Amino acid sequence: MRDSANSMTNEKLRVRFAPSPTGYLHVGGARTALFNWLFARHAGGTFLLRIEDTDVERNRPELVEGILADLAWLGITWDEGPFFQSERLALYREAAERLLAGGAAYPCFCAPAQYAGPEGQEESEAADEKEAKTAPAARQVCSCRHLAAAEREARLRENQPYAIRFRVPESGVTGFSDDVFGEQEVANSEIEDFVLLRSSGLPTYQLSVVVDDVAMGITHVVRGADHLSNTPKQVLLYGALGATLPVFAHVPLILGPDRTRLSKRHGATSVGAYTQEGFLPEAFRNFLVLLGWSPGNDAELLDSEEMIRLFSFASVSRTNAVFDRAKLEWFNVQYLQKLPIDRLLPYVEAELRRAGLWREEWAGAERPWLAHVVDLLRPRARLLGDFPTWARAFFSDDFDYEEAARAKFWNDARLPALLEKLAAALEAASAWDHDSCERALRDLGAAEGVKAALLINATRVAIVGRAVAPPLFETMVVLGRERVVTRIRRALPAIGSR
RNA sequence: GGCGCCAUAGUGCAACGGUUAGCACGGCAGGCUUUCAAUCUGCAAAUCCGGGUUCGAUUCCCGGUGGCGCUACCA
Repeated sequence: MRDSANSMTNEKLRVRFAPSPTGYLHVGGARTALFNWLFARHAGGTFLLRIEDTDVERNRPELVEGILADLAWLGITWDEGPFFQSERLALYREAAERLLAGGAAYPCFCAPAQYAGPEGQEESEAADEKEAKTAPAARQVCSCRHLAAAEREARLRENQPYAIRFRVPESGVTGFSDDVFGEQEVANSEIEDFVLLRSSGLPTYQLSVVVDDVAMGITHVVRGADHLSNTPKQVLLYGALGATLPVFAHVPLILGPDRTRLSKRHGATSVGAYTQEGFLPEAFRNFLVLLGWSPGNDAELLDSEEMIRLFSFASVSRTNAVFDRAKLEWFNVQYLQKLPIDRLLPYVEAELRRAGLWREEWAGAERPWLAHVVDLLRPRARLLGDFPTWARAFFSDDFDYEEAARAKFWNDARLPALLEKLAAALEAASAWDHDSCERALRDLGAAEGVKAALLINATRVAIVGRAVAPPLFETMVVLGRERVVTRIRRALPAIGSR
């Protein structure tokens, strides 16, 4: 039953991605959005966006724009929305009141429990054991559930603040169908009477998510597996609201290298951090889609058309995946090498501008030169950020000599004298192209009785500052005679001082 | 603690009762080269443990162990 509603066009199929603006778009959220999008596009359904901003305390409206931008960066487009739950509060309130009136919910006058927070759970072992002995019942039944009608009315009349809790059946089981995890079932006795509407009048997630999914006609709820355990509560709500149950598809979580939930401790966890670092969106998307899904064979490099064509929840894994930065970089290299130069150039331009290295002539007359240089550099580039950093010497005369490169290639005492002669030879060369540069250098090597590699490697460090760089003679041509000669002479003191 | 979910090399995925358990990243070792973070070749590396079912289990069932999730008037 894990393949329901895929493979055929279904205009009634509706899915949504519903981030909450309490932070930046997380890589886990990005993958959930991606799966939603692929599923919708595959089936010809509708994909909509909903901002779940009902937590006034933690909500940060200014983050919404960034989330939308990150989704767009990934190539994820939505058909409807974004809708904001903060603009739909009346709806949730009505639903809660309706459930209250019908007896499916009841007012709870208890004070809100104080949430300990994640750190509060990491208590000492002694405290842990102590708690184990006096472990509370699986289900804490609030006494408000059994309040006599008269007392309830009295408290209401006194305007005592209250939250609205759902009255969970005391017996029976609640089940639902999940396209990834299969049929799920849990005893109602395991579900506590959860809050629908806070005493502040704002809805909890459990309420707003169901009310909106019903109102928006969501047919497939695709979200992280961290919601799996809470789904029975929502199933109960669908029933109480008289709504048709959607199909669920919970996708496994993305973990850090230590197999704990991905968090700030693991370094970059937001999509924005990867755009900043210079990853290509198609590479990031390709990496992401393979975390928990596979096309069914060993293919790994997939463009979005292939992903859409092949995607299905039947082939989504139930196992949490570890985010592997090294493999992400490998994907980036793959895409970086294949990207048409016309598409690569704007990215490089943005990087250079950001680094303050951009020169306007590269937008005009020297555009071909820039294209040539970028093509020369790209076989060794891993990230877009490599252009202004690792390849800085190609765009600026202001660069330094990498220490490892100096140690490796500037350790021959004859070098200063040799390079001085090389500079002179290059200055006197009849032409300035690959072959004449090579001839000047090799002839010098032969005349002086040293291997060409000694001169080549030392010169490379002198003119670009790095041990790893494009082939020397092409580099010389691109930089130009004057610059090359100047840089060689400028490096002489530094070489001699080693 | 309770409940739920999951379990193939270090990592991501294949193998959906029968393969010498496959691919990729990473690692290691070589080749090539003018440097290598390019490229080519090779190598090491896995079915969590224990019971079943079966002619045959990575695959199905049960138990254990481990990991993760939920257990908020967060989402």
